[in-house]
Amino acid sequence: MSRDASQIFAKRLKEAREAKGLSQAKLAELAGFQPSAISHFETGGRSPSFDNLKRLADALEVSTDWLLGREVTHSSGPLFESLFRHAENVSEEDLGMLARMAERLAAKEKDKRKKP
Amino acid sequence: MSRDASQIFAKRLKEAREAKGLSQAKLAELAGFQPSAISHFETGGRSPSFDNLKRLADALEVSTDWLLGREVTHSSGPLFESLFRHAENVSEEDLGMLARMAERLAAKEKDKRKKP
DNA sequence: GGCCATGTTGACGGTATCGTCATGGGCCGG
DNA sequence: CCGGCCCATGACGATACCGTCAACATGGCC
Repeated sequence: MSRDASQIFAKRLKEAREAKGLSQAKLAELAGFQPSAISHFETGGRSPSFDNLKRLADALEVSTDWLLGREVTHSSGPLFESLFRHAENVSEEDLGMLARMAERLAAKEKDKRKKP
Repeated sequence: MSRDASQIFAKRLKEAREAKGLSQAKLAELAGFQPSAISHFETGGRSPSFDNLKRLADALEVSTDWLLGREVTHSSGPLFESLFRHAENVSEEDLGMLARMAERLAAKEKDKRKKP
């Protein structure tokens, strides 16, 4: 049926885990799994269901929509997801600081692309 | 364990379905289910897994995060908008830096709220 | 070489969801 | 009253995931 759907999930799971610098064992411990379970997920052998999907998303701090390969409003990726999630919990002052920093970094990147 | 987790899902599913003016039968047809399956979901008898969760979210045009009861109140505001508009144009490296910084700031904020 | 962390794979019984179908109750319009 | 929706509920075998454990391949690193 939708065997490729779980393939997308497998890819994203691995991507999100590595973005946080976690081993499968660490993630397993964090989310309450057996290490092998994570491997099964990432190799497409199993598809998580309900509770486990939520536990994984919670532990990795990504959206379930992104894990499932659904289109998300903004740009996506584990880093973006992480930024998105945490930025909701900072003070107004710090949020402004983050925004200005992002602006500077974006300008720097634009410059670099112009003359490499 | 997570009997209440599926209760939240049941609530949200019904809410989303009624918001679109669909009967259980219509939604079933739309998403490729048996009508009884929808009823089982909404009464908490069953929890959907992977494929079915995605099919439901697609048919109802809602996020899986919301269906699962994950608090993803899409924050907004000019600073937030600015942050994400620029964050789309920074390098992967800088994005990671921003994400980690947001994480630190969020943690700091959480700490401050605990003992003012 | 040996050691340890990491990841893959395959098995096992237990359990939940799967699709399908049948039944029964409530409610409304004809 | 009765046919038509709507929904809830319960069964059935089939399938899939669950947790657990064991075995094995890697790839550093001493």
